[in-house]
Amino acid sequence: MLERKMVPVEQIRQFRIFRNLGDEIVSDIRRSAWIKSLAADEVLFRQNDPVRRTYFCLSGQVKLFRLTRAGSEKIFTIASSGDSLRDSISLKPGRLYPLHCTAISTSEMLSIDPEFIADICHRSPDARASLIDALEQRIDELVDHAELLSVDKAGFRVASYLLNEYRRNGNEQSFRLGSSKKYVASYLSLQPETLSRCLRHFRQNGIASSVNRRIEIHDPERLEQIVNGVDAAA
Amino acid sequence: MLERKMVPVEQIRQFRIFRNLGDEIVSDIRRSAWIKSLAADEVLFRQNDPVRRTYFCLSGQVKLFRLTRAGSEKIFTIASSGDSLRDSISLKPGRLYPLHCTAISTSEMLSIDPEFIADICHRSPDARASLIDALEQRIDELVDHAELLSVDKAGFRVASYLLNEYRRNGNEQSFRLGSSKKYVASYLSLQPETLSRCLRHFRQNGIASSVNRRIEIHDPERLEQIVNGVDAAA
DNA sequence: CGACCTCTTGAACGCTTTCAATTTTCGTGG
DNA sequence: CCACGAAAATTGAAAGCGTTCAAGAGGTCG
Repeated sequence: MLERKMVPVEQIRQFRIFRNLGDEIVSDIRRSAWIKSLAADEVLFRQNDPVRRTYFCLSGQVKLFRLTRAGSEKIFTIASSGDSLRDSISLKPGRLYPLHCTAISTSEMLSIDPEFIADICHRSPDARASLIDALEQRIDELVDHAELLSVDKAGFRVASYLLNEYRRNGNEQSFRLGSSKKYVASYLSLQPETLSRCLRHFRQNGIASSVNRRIEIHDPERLEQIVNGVDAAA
Repeated sequence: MLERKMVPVEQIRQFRIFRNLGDEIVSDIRRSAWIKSLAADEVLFRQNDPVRRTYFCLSGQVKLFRLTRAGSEKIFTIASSGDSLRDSISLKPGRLYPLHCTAISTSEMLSIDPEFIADICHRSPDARASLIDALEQRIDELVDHAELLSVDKAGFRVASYLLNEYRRNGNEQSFRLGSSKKYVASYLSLQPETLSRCLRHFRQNGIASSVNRRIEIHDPERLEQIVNGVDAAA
């Protein structure tokens, strides 16, 4: 279950929090950290469980979600290789995981004792600035997410999402979705059927089209107009 | 505009981040901080402005919100006396305010240089633990908020909100809303009419009733069943 | 190549929004 | 202290839109 192989230094330093740490601290991490391998659908942690480990995604993909009263999943984040699970940080003991986490595909997670993260924070001013910065960014992300969900028109949500992904991919006309449409729909708190109909509508209006996970943005300006409410074609 | 009167020590120590600080640091704060007085509807800061000051509410009430494409407000937080505006923290320079902030009523805000907050963080392990804890709690709040908005049934959202307030007030049958129903509706991303109809429905079913801002919870268990999806009377 | 899951499409229903009008509440000034 | 006016809250009716249910097409992985 717990593989005790030493984690390569580059693997550790890829995460901002650890990037500028001295060799001594990195050695300490390598001695106390381990890699947690996950099969698809394997649970990493459960919502409301006490935070025992802090995780960083080395490979694969995991989903962070809550369960609805109907038993379905509401996706909050899809984390891939290189992403820190900021929701698994706890400096003071006692925090509970705010979300469930399960592997989507075979994955490897860097697993660190939260107390060790706290220790690093106390030893390195740079690490503590990075940590606080990461938390602030997470707050900004969640505010954006809540704003997205506060709009009742499905077309607006989808347009916002596509525009975001478009920009995140360097304004490339073509890009791939980070996950299946099912998960995208859940992230947007829409039914898969509704997402499908929105994409069809965008295709019919020459705004954007999709083939499987590949998205083509044909008219970014129109997309922006929809998001800003200028264009009613939502 | 900027009143340079010295801030009383108790006023500063009421906030967790400053509570266990040494007298020396508190003196430093008193010399560099000031009180910003706001009239009703006066703007404290705007979304996407660079973070220049970090604020703590000493008296009155402010709203943190975004504007929709329709020009209306989406409320994220109502902050009252004793609340820290955690969205105005910035350790590294360069963060932008994620939300607009405007006074609802005449208010006084403790105004501190964000660099000074950073300085405190580096000097006091306790303060830095409190700060990170505050940010983690803000993340948990926002996850809860996003979950609330992901439910499409208005009755569920209102029931969740009432149950939350009920518990926050120590399970007292009767309590007052922290703000007007207009703002509560906006927080729930519902139209005021929809909130009104939900409350009427709850009154007619003996679950809860409201007179102005005063709420009476008649059947907390029923409320919980609605939130958990057992009871369909939403 | 087949089983399973994802995605798509159609149609009907239910619920929130929207628009409009009335009542109530609350703050300000007389 | 009461009166007035503006904003908030409530109620009704109609319309728009996402959900739900059902079925079929397409893709993926063993």
